[in-house]
Amino acid sequence: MSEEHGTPRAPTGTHDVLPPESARWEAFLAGFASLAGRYGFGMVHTPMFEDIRVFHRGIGETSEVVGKEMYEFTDRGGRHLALRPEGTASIVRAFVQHRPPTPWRAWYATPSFRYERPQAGRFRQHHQVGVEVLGSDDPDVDVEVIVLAQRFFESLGLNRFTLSVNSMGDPACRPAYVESLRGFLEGCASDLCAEHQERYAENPLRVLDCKKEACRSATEGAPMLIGALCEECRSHHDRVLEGLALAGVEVHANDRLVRGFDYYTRTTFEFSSEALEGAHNAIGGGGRYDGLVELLGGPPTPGIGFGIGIERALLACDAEGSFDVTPPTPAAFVVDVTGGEAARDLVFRLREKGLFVERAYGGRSMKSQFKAADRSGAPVALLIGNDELASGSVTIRALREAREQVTQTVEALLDGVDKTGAISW
RNA sequence: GUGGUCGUAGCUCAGUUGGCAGAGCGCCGGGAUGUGGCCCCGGAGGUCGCGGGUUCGAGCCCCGUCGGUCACCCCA
Repeated sequence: MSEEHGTPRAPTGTHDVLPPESARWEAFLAGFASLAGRYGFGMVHTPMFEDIRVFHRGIGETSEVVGKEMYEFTDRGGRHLALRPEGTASIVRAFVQHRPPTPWRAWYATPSFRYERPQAGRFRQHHQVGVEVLGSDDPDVDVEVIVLAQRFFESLGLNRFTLSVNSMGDPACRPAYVESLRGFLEGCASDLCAEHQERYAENPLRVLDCKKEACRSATEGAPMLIGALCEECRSHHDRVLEGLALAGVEVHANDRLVRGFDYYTRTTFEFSSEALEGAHNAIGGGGRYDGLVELLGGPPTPGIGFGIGIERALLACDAEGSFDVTPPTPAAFVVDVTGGEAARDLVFRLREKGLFVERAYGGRSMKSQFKAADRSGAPVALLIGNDELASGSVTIRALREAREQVTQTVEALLDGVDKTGAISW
């Protein structure tokens, strides 16, 4: 129950994933791997901790995540490190270090760590799958990346989610816009929510994303970045929207979408589930980060990517009653009441033939072994009693259909194993 | 970091004005000679989260603490 008993438990905000739930995780990961593979992405593994500067420089000092939520530590050699709070910065660091040919398309699956108070859909260790494309600023790449995420959510059986898309501009147009927005906010500062009356100047864009009614109505007439884009950003954005329309992806234009990391430029997007209650309905998000590679010491290289929260996406599946994955059931369950040596041999030979087979251990009673056989979900029990042992045979008994049981030789049984991994008899 | 709420068996939870710690499910064994599910019988399994206090007596009342959970903030 508690640590007072001296029994350790998983740290606050972390959790174990056991069967049968882990079967969903396996399927989730396999599905993402397969889809990403079809889009030309190769899997990349990077360390779960990095030189802390990777995140300071990459994600930005002013972001909440870097400012107060990182798991930081100093190792025995005095190195200042941090557990990764998100996926992109590490991939970009690896890109800068190895300089693979571009465009470089990487996908990943990894835990992320943030020191926050846990609640529904929020953990200190959560897991993400994601992709990054480095080395192309072609808007078609933005489209492919977004469509990939869209198709993945669809493959999970999700229906009730929305894709929001916005543009964050670039260094050519955003600074001037931010100044004009700051000016606008100064004029109505007293109408903003309590927090933003104090803080609007630090990051004016965030005020647009504030959910408080005060900020909502105060900024009703505020200038929007989307209307202040430079020519290049404008046409990039149009081309992205055009590509998404062509792909049949429904887009919810959201002028106020502002994402948490400082590195985003131009395209930003977010997938939110309407099936999830509360504020934690963001199941995935990402965007373009054309200046990030340089920030981490590489040559000017555009990039774009997204991350999908596995726990959140699975919660959305729960809420929609989709993606119900159950662990595989054995093809057969061996019941041996002659001491277990025959079971040991038979199970071994069936597995060598590629079958998923289970058995009981410890010389339990026949009744209890049949009970276990039934619970295993196997379609048949393979019974070895004294008669079978003496004649080198096994009795095949159907557990899930009405069918007369038959006894045949072990050799005949092995010959009857078909290519689908089932016992045929 | 701030607040609400809940901690009793592996799980879900009862537990009366303070009076011998319970149920269902699960697990193990058995129910006329070698057959699962349904049914019946039996069994194992608890520092009642932890520490202190009040009391003849605390799962129950009081204080503290730890943990879970939900919400704010922020995010996936």
